[in-house]
Amino acid sequence: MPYFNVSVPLKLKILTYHFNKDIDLTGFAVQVPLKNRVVDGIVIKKLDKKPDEVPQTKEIHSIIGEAYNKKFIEFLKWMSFYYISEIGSVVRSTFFEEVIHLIKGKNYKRTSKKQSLSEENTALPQLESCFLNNETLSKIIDTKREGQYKTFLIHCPNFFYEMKLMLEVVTTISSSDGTILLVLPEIKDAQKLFNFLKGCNIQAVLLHSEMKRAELLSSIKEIIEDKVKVIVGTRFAVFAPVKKLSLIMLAQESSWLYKAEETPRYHARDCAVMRGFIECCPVVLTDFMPSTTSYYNALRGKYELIDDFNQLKHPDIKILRQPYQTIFHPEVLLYLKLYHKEGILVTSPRSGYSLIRCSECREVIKCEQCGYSMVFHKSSGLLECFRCNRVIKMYEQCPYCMGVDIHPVGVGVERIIDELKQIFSKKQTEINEIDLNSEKVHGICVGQAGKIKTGYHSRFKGAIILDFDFFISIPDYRTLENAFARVLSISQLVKENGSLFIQTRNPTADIFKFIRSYNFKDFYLYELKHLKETDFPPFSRIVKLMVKLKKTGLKETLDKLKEFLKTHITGEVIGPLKHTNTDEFVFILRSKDKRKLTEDLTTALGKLINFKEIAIKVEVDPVSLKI
DNA sequence: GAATCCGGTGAG
DNA sequence: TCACCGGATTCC
Repeated sequence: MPYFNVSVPLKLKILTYHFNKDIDLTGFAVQVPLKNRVVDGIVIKKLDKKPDEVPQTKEIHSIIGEAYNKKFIEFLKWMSFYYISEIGSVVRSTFFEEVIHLIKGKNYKRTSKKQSLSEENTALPQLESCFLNNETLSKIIDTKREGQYKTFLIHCPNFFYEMKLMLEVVTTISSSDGTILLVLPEIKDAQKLFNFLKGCNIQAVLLHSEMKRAELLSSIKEIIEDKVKVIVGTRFAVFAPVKKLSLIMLAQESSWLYKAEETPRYHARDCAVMRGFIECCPVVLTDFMPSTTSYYNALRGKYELIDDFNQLKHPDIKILRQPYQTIFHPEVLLYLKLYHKEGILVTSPRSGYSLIRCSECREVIKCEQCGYSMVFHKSSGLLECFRCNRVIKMYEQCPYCMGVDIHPVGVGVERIIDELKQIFSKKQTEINEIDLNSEKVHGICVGQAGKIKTGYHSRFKGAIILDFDFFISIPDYRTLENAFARVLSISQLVKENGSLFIQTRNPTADIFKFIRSYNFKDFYLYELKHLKETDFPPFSRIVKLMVKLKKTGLKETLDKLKEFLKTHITGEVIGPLKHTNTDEFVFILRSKDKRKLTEDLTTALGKLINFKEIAIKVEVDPVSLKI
């Protein structure tokens, strides 16, 4: 009698069932008994005999129909292996529920032809006129024609270029065989590209997490009926149940938005590459600041690098020493006075007015709960902690030494605006906090550097990044690439003949050598050398374990757990570290032998079932080591 | 995800 | 003594 490994969309491993007909049901949705109810599941594999470890099997209740093809099942199995996650959780993060619903033929409310989604931002005016390297375009199209797996990493001059490339590829080949998948990190960008494609009469569907159920069902219906040529979506679109994929394009490949927040904590870029590999179709990753990891993959020949960064001219970058007494460097001040009419962007790493320091004990006021520096808001007289969201009234005296001279240090958006208003009179120029939705650029705009996204606002004459040191002082192994990316996202808002000023207390730091001249190649080599010396990814794999102690659990179980991990894992075991906001504990595992770490941890977690007093969540390739 | 198991609690 | 509970466990 044939047996079948079935996965149900629950946090549950494979279950084995028998069925009286000897047909291969792999990829079929089935109804199976579970405890004393009947649930929907998906057949992962056909077995010829019952596995020994399974005591007894129940019978498959009924067959719903074919849900996924074999390649997609392979993809799900890889996800489960790589992210050390129950296959059921993987199935749950796909569009399984929707697919089942549709093959069962249930009725669903049709969305009216008019999209309920806002269309105000439909226009991507610069896109049509945007320059594109035709060589790059034909390379992608030729590879797509060959129908083989291959990954390109395209270093684009800006985000528009990435969008333009998607658009051109789609308009050139959308009429050919197979479906093209376009993935973007942000919903609003996916929405815009989708609207734009619709405007060009290209048959496309949208997939993002804020769509209503009926809209999502309608998109999935078109996909499983093989009626669409193009899918535009955010990270979970990599699970689109497409019959035949012909090309995957993923923009902003370095974006941390591609990392899923729930288990399995997959990374959409890595999934896209694996999906392309399994489906035998090319994958195109683009970014204006590719991740060091992807660059490394290009260097070792895993991806083909196409460097289009210098296809467009970029603004000059000037590194200036942050003065001690004033906020602006004299050169910046002069620039502001000369060009404020043409629009200048001033950014600071933090909102609010400033931090507060006591001149007697030299302490910066920190949050009592989490130790994070608190931000002072002058207008409201409050101190705010951005990590744990605590708000308190501004102190009258230093809380540490009772000193009376506590004063602002560092610059926030509020303080910059204050300062600028003192320099310029109201008539001279307009000074505003940047409005991300507004297209108009004039006067001086002030914004928090971290919140300024690569947007659609037109271009500034110049931009100034204040207190850049904040970005390079974050203790993380990816700090420098993130800091460089920050500079680039701001430089994109500046006209090509404009200027970008960076104020720092340490202008001789290595990173500025690369930033100043947009020298990516040497930057990546510098970073990779450092990462190799310190055994960080891509030269090792890191796995974060989030451990929750159950009621019965004692602190000493953590020590026992650490011992257990140390004996079962070849590699480093760091922890336990107390998580600041939750009652969880964190272990960091790291090994140069990537595959072995995954395998070791898989077996270790299997044995940990005997550890009753803990619950563990696994995060493979965490985006940051921040606890 | 939900039925069931299990150990602790408290009213009678 | 047993009904009741909440958390842990298990599902093939």
